[in-house]
Amino acid sequence: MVRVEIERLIKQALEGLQKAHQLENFELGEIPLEHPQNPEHGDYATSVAFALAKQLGKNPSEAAELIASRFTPRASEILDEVKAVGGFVNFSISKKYLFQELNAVIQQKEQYGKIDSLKGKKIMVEYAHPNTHKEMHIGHMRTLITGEALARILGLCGAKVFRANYQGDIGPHVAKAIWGTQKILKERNLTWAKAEKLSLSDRAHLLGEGYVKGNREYEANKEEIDELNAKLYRRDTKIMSIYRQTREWSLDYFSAIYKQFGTKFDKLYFESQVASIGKNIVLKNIGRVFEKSEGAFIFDGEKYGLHKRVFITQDGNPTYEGKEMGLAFVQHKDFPFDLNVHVVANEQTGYFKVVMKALELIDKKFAGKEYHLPMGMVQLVGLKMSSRTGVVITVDGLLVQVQDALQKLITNRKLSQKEKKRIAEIGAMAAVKYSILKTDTKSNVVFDMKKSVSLDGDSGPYLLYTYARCRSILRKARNSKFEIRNKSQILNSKFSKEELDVLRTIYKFPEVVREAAEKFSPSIICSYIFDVAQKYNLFYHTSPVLQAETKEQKAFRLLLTGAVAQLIKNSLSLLGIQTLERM
RNA sequence: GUCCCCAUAGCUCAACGGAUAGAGUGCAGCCCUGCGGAGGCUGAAAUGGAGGUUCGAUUCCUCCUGGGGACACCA
Repeated sequence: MVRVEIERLIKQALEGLQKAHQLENFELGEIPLEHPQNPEHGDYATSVAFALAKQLGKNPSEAAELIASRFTPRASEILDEVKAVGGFVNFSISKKYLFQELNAVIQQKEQYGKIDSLKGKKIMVEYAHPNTHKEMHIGHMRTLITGEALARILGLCGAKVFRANYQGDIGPHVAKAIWGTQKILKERNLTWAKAEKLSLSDRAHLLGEGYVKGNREYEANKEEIDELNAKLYRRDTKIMSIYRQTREWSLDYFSAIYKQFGTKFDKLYFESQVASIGKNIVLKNIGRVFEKSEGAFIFDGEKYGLHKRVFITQDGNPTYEGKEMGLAFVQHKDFPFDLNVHVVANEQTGYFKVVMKALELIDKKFAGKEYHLPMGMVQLVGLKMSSRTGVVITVDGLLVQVQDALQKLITNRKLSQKEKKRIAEIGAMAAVKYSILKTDTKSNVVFDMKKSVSLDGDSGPYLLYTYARCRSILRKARNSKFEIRNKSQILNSKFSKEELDVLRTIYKFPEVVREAAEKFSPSIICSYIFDVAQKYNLFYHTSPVLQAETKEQKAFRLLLTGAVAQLIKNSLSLLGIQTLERM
């Protein structure tokens, strides 16, 4: 990785400086190393001189000069030039090295597993968590998309990843849904058996409607619904067959969606499976971690600057908090993780703080190993998406709309219906996933229906288009040989600004992936790959590839095209987005 | 009321404490009879307010203002 090499060289130079000047109080902290905004300032720049100026007894400019003078660019094949400018030390990477990195990208030689903080680490990524008997809404979709991207990025960087999904299949929402659905069936002169014959998505949406009804009419029918809930918890045989049946409707429906989104979970966890385990753990730790209060069992987080939460209700049922205690142990037994990343909405931040504190007090092995990655909300015209309010855009409903919009754009293409369908499906997924992932995880995403359908600018389809354009050129060039016969001739030729801009972007890929992994931030990959595509398109418009002036030039431009195509494919694949050869 | 998060062009987003705060979209003007026009170029346009720390603050600290969220038997 270029960054690592440069860091090493700077460290060497500074140590040399320290010896030469016999500096006593010479402290080397983290070396700041950035990509200058202005490309004229080189590929990397460091501002160490500002920090070291005092210790060197010089002003920053002089200090930078001194540091720069310690470099002998020729000693390494990486650097072309090291220059001190206004206190900064700027580094330009040699064309030869850029070229080498380009080949590494094409051949996928880079070892991402070098990241010490991740190599061999067991990381559980827990995401999606829709609740059965309810709709899967856009908020769930965001965690599904983000969690999957994260799992892929961490996996590439050497972590051992376990994909987990924790789903609420027991609790008041289930009682409400079953109660409400029963009412709806009666209204429509249907039975459970007849409903079974509906399509998968109709069954799932029927339940979703039932939940909304049950929730809306809860206050008026409190006793009835609460009784149903109690029956569910004690696994009353009268209700169990309907419970199992409806639970399966949801789960089948969810797994179809997971498949559509390209996610395969290593294990599905259910609240019903951890409820009694969690309850027992809480009961075992009364006095030590939990206490009784007003008939319920609570954890008093106020002792730790948090707040109090109920873990077991007065009725004796474990709450979400109580169940989480069971979940943690079950998960750890399945996969003794070094880190468990819960990809969950940021409104749960307070909840997780309390739960993690309680867990840590129960068993030290969880200390520092449970992590909540807070997700911003997905908003639609300023409304919080909630299945409680009934204002729901379902995941499959959204996808259909985006697919239709894409379908319209390609009606005039000379492609088979089958291919058009495939383009609409992959394109819609790219549009949705990219628009979700490009925003930083903790920020809210405004999912504007019209804009999500728009295909201009910083979008998934733009990237797919750029990829297809590259592939088209490469297909046409296949007959003409373009392997580099005379490498030195290419290196000695003068690159255009546009060519160089592409070349000077490609080498960053490994460090971008590393940063995305370390920060749990797929959006870093989004902005990088958009930058690559933009630079390539600029190059494309100024530099003919197939009609290049010389053989060497054509070979080089084809190489750039191939590298960009590979890079887009690899990046999108990390985001869980498939590419298209033509669209 | 207590605690947490957020505040950057009209809008949606970038910017490890560093150089002239970048993109997309929208707007104004233009280019492309080219390997794929789902493209490209030019322009106008922004750090909510007041202090502080620092050689240097969009970034860190304090206060204010304005949004969002959490705070006992939901998940």
